[in-house]
Amino acid sequence: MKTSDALQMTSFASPQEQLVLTVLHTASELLSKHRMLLKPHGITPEQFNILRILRGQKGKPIALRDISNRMIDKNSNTSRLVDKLLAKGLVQREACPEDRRRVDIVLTASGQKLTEALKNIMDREMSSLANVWTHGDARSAIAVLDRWNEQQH
Amino acid sequence: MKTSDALQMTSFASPQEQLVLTVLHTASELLSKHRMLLKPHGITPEQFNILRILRGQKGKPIALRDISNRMIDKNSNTSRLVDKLLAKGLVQREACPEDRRRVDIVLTASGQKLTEALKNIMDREMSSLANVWTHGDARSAIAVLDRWNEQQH
DNA sequence: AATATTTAGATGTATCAACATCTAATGTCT
DNA sequence: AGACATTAGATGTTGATACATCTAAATATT
Repeated sequence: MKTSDALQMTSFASPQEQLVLTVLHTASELLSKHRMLLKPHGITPEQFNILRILRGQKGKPIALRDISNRMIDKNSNTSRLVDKLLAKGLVQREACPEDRRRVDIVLTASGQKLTEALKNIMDREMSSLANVWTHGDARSAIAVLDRWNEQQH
Repeated sequence: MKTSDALQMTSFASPQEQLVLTVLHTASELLSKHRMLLKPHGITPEQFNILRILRGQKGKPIALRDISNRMIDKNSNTSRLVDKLLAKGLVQREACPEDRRRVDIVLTASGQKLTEALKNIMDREMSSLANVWTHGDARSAIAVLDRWNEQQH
C-alpha cells in the first residue's frame, strides 16, 4: 500500500514532508519484514546486523567500539546485543592485550554456520528487490536521501 | 555523512541492497533529529505522531483504533502511548455510546496549545528540507519507495 | 434465541533504543 | 611523575516495539 494510503494522509503536505513520512514508514515495514524472516531462527534484525558485521571480518576479531561504528543505529546498545549473542553461543569475547579496555568479538563455529544460513535468506530477499527497483531507480533514490544525510553533523 | 560512509560499507552490495540500508539509516537519523527537537518539551516523536493525528481531527473525537491505523508504526502500542499523554493531561478519554468497546480520544486545551507549538517547530524543520530536496527530487524518491510499499500485503 | 466468531482495547513479558552514569584503562600536559 | 582529560565498555532507568493473551462487547451463524 502506498504510504499516503497507509497513513490515511488527507492534508496537503509538501513533497518533502511526504518523503520524510514515506522514509519512516518504509523503514518500519522493511524492518518488520526482516524481523519476520529472521524470527524462525531466534535472531532479531538488530542481532543480525552484528552477525553480518562479524562475518565481514572473516575470523579477524573486532572491537565492540568498531562494531558500534558500523551499525545502522549508531546509539544502539552494542554491549547488550552482544550479550544476547554470547548467551546463544554465537560469539566469543576475547581480551585485547594491546588495550586492556577493549573487548574483541569473534564468531564461534556455530555462529558462523547460522550467519551463513541467515545471510542466504536475506540475500534471497534482497535479490527479489530487483523485481521492484531497477539499478537506476535505486541509485537515484540513494542520491536523494544521501543529500540529506550529508548535511547532518 | 553518506550512508555508505556512515556504515563503513566495504563490500559491493547491489544498489537495491544499498537503498535498503540507506532507507533504514536515514529513518534512524530522521527520527533521532525529531527526538532532539521535541525533547525540550517532554514529548517523543511517537507521542507527537498521536498529537498530530488528534490535531487533524479539529476537536472531533477519534477512536483509538483509528489512531492506530494512521500511525507510522502500525504495531505501535497506541493504548500505552495514549496513557502517557493522558498522564500529562494532554488528552482525554471519552466513552463511546454507540459502541461500548471503543474509547474516543480528544485533545485537552493544554494538549491543543502544546500541539500547536510543536507543530510550528516541526513545520520549520520540514520547510528547511526545501534547501536539500526539490519537489521533483522528493516526488521521484517517493515514487521509488512506494513501488516497494505497494507490493506489501 | 443460542452459539460462535470477530473486534476494540488493555495488559504482561521480552527485546531494543535513548540517555545518564560509572569504572577502569589509556593518553596528554605540565 | 602527578594531575587531568579522554576513551572503551558496562550498567541502571525510562520509553517504545513485538508478540501473546485476556476481557468485554458487537456481529455473524445456525
